[in-house]
Amino acid sequence: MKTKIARNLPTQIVHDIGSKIVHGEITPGTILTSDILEEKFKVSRTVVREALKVLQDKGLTKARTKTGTIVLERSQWNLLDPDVISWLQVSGLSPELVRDLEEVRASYEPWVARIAAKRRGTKDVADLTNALKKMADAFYDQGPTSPIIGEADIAFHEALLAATQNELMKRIGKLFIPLLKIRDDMVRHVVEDADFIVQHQAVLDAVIDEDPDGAEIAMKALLETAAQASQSARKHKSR
Amino acid sequence: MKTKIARNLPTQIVHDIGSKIVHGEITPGTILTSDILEEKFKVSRTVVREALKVLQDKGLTKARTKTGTIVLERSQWNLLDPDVISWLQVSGLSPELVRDLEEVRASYEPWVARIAAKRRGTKDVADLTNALKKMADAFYDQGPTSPIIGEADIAFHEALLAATQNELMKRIGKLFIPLLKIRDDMVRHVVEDADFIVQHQAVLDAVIDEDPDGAEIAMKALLETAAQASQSARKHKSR
DNA sequence: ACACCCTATTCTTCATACGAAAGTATCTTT
DNA sequence: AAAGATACTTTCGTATGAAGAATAGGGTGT
Repeated sequence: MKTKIARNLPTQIVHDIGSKIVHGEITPGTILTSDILEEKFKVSRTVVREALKVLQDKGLTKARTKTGTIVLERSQWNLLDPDVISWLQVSGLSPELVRDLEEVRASYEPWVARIAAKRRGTKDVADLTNALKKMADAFYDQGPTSPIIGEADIAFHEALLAATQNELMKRIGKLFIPLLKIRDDMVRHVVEDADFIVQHQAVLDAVIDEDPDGAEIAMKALLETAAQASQSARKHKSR
Repeated sequence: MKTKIARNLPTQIVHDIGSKIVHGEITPGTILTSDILEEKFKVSRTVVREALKVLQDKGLTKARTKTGTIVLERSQWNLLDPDVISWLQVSGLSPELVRDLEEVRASYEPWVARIAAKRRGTKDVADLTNALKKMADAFYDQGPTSPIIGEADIAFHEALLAATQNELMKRIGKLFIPLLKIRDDMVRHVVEDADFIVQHQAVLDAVIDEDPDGAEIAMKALLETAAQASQSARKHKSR
């Protein structure tokens, strides 16, 4: 697979600078002048300007005359922006943001499961089943530390979102993916039994049965287990 | 109040074109060439390009050589973008989007109330109280059709969001504002008693008491009443 | 010490030019 | 005449030089 030749310099630069800001490589307060960026990326003002314009729209930077464009505080960032979200990694997730995400997710995900159960099509069931199978196979073949489990977990949740047939719900649901990644990272070394798999199965069963109440309850249980695991992982780590 | 002299042509143009697209004045499939826009807005190519770049980032348009930049389908729009959301008005809300919004909101808002009750500060209580007072005054002085009620309703919900101290929750919550506007518009002619006020008061009381369960329940009740009212308003209208 | 003005710097906008990509029309071949 | 190759044309993409606007920071005068 070719890396898709970038026919769009500004987009490239947006990603380069944007991800560095979100990852913390470029800290808030840093000044980025057009001249320096032109030099650094070997492109024209036009390109740099367009890139900066987009970054401003995402709330990452702000241009001011005589000073340059300054990298803004995290609180100014547009957390709902798909790019910003995709750039968020373990390193980019502050404790506050993790708390915020978990807080929203605790109520959101069960509701997703409910709607999914109410409206899922046959393709959705197939996608969910595949994701879970992948997860289970990895777990039993390679053990609980397999990175495949995390991938499959994300695939499962995305399939669940798709099953809701609700465009808005899908987009909001995608906001939690970085959280899934970090959680997976922390939890992996704590989970020792197959609860994880069993509870996903329970959600899937309820969705297959078109049982909204069941799906909601199963998802709540799943989240609770995950929360406990990540909590104990945190203790483990901070000790 | 000065209208804040627009020192940013691209931003102006983004708003002009963007809102027209979202409102349906410019329909998907329409071709916008740079030349025509330069002509129309009397600005240089640079400015037009920067504006188009931002619009593309919001998923509203897509540039293609030899054709021009084409306005995309509604399904491509980034519904989480603050600008796109703010441009959504009654006219811009398709039935599907209303359904999607209502579906998410039904689970979201009670949770917001819960977190708000758990974490509200004194300023939040003051803001909420003010909003409710404004709402009640308008209701009793000017009757249930006063437009002030809608404004105060939005202020109330924003204050509730602020009380959660959760940046992400605030941003997601703002997505529902267009929904509040349209609902207010429909409901206003149906509500005849003070349920609306009383139920808001119930939410406020629970928040003041720092009673998460109570706040969640009160909000659920409020949403239910509103849903019924808007349903009967819809019947009323379609008849 | 304070207020005021000046200047240098950086963003903002304009005008122009050339290159790249992709439809469209024309031409060649069979 | 039909199919395919070629040349043309249009529009986006990028580069560059120049002028305008805003302002931080220094210089000047009282």
